[in-house]
Amino acid sequence: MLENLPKTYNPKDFEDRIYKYWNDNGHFVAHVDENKKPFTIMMPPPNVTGSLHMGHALNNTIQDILIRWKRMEGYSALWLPGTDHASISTEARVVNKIKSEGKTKEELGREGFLKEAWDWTHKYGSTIKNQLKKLGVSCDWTRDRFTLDEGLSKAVEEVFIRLYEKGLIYRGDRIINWCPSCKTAISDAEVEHEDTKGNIWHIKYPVKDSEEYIVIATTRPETMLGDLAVAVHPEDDRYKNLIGKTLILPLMDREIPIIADEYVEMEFGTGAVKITPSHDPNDFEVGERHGLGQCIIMSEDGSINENGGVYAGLERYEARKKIVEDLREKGYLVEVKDHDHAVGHCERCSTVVEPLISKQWFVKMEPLAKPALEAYEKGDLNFIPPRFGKVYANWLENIRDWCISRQLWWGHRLPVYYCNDCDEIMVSRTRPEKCTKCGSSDLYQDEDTLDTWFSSALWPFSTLGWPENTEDLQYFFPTDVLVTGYDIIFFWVVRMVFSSIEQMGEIPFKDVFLTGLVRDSEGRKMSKSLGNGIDPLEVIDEYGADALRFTLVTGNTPGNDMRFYMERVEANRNFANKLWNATRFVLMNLDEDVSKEQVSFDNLEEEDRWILSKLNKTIKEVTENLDKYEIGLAAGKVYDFIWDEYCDWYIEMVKSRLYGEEGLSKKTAQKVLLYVLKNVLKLLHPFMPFITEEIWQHLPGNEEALILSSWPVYKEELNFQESERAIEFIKSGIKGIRNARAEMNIIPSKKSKQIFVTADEEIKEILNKGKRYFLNLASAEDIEIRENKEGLGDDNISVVLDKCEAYLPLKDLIDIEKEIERLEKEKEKLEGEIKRAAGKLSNEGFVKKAPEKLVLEEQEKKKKYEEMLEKVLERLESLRK
RNA sequence: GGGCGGUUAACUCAGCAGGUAGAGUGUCAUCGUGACAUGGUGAAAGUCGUAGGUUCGAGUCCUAUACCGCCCACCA
Repeated sequence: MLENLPKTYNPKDFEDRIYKYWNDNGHFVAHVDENKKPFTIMMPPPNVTGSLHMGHALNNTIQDILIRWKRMEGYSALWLPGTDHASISTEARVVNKIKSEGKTKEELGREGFLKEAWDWTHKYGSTIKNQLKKLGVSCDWTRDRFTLDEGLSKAVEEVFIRLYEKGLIYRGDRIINWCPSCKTAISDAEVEHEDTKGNIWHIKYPVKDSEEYIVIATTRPETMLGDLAVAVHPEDDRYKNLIGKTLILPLMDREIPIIADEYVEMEFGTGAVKITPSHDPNDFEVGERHGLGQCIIMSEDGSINENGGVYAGLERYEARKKIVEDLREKGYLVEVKDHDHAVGHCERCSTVVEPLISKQWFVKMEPLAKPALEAYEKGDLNFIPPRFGKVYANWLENIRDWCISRQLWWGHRLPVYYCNDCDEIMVSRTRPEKCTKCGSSDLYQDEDTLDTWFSSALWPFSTLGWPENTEDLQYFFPTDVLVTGYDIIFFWVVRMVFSSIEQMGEIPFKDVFLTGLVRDSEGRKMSKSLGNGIDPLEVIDEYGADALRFTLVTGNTPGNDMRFYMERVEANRNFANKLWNATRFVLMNLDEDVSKEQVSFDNLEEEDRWILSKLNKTIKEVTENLDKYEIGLAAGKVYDFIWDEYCDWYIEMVKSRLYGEEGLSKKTAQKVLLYVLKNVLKLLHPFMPFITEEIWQHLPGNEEALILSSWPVYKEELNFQESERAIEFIKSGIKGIRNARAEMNIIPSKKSKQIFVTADEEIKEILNKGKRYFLNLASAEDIEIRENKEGLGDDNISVVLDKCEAYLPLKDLIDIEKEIERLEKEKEKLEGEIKRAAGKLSNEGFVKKAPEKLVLEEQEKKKKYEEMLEKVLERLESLRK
């Protein structure tokens, strides 16, 4: 057995092998099982052509922890993986690829381009999945889904049609955000506003047939080419007399009216606003109110179109420059001021977006948002941490219609057909033979595809087979928890909730666990452009997946960003090594027969009861923490138990029995050692699945895989309060002695006789039982217990404990001066404690109002410290004589 | 213009039912002992951003305030 475990933990030796073992044996596969309760998590699908970054590593680790834990708790646990076609970003990559080959999208045509895109998808589509496997994700690969799969595409089509038929999807001319680089419309959520230092230009618009003029202010002077009016506030005395008159639009020589509209803020700028209905959402509304019509002056690449007069063909910023120059030259430019404002950028490519009017498809949001909001307000939808609920609600309260059509080819094509003869619109599951209105067979399908998020919004049920009423859907839906980053609440979480309510009649998950961002060690966002990203795979390669996983979930709270430090990964790798070697120790000292027998809890010694009791408590607390999604706390408790209690104390305490003579005590020690180790492996397994499984397989008596074993439960019969008290007393005694010796610079190999002086019967018994602990752990060569200290000379170290005093006669090694110094320090410390306790107790309010238990505790402490101080003083006195 | 988070040991962070402040790393001292030097043992190190308040008692609750950061928002 032993020869199978190398001396040093080396994760590379087994991580891949263990993963294959689980996967090949179908341990990740979830089954519809009416005898079990389902527990379901849908993996947020990463981009199909993406690669693993720390954000993925973090949220997939969390999901894996939850799913492994629930699986062990006996649930039929489904973690469904998949990938997203990521329309814009994948299309952009493919465009780049073919560009490097000297081709364009248009040249290839739709079909040719899609073939390229599929090739690309097939080439890179498995990359991220293989990377996830390195992390140890225990998801059910037999249920792997892709948003462009036939089934999911069918779901998309179905939802589109249902919403259309309900009047919740419509087509219309509206102001949308246009990305001139991606050449598509994007939704509001896909626009990032960035504060930018810019200018505001004040421009004169002369009144027709008059010397008068109006000065307007604008931050986008090029849009003046499309101006169709100038608006002032109806109550504005400065301009009242001009309302209804006509202006001559500079440079264009177009006549435009002066209109009155309450939208105008009198105080801002000059109080007069140019109205460009085709290129500004507010102006659009004003235009509608006043019947101004439209004048589009920009083409899809962001250049000025044929409506822009002499500026036609100029790129938008070129045009701006030229227009400002011309205005200045012709005396229309009044002044240019600095002006900071938020400029919208395309979330994908960072190009400044242009608001412009366009015929697009929209989802009417109000009716869908309402129940989604109610679900939260009723408390059915729970956010971790809760503060994000407000973010969610706030977005829904101010929601606007969702532009879902994209001028892209990679994605779900709209199931919409038009008649070339009568312009009839037909929304249909299959291509209609004839126009339903005029009977013409000259039909064509809409060229556009849907927003990527339209399909991911259906993820919680489309992946389970919806619209078919599958067994999986019935059993696993709704899911239990969604784990994702707080940055996609709007894009995804909100949309899943309302889609699910609309199609399934219930919310898709009860809990939303939001992770923060993983930043670099200087707190910067990891990004490709900065080149500061840390590749999870490199970390795994160097330290192992378990160390990485542990690092990501400890010392970190939900929703808070974290900094990534390699030193922490190393520390966690060391922890794994610690466990590895503790296991080696156990195996080295295990008799063949012991492992075969059932653990019996008879014949336990004090430290056995103590460690079992501690384990029991840890099981309880860790489970409670996990129940509350306190993953970091749970992991921390397992860590502390393994290192501090099991390794540092229990193993050390038990050594004398293991090395001692054959017998019941030795056997029991082995049994408890093994029992605790097995339980600890279970507790740690969700967090560090590889090392725990690997060790588990080396332990005797384990028939099934750890991944399938049962989660430990708290057992009242293993709660040993008395033993805990006794061992804790002994621990504090050992610590006291070690401490005193270290302060006196006595090297551990120098052993001393230890004499305990106590009159307390209980302590005497504990000490008597605990002799061997002192012998082994406190450099003692012999122990004597006395009722008084008569005859004990001054050449001793005195360690004052609760109700007991330890003397270490070390003859030549004791420096009296130093011992006095040490005791003086001890004295000060005790005096401080007494003062604090006395202060509390002399506070009338405390004695009267604090819980009785606390008051009693405080009194006991005071008494204890006073007794200890008394002994220290006695000792000092005798040394000074 | 709204909303939110952070501010705790040299560094990074825990501390979620208010009751004498914790971890990892780093630092100092010490130890090649038969699980582990990816280790053991011991130590030093914090007026818990600031100012008020509630309370017998506040890192923890309330109110202000400062700095750092994030999100939302159609003032041209």
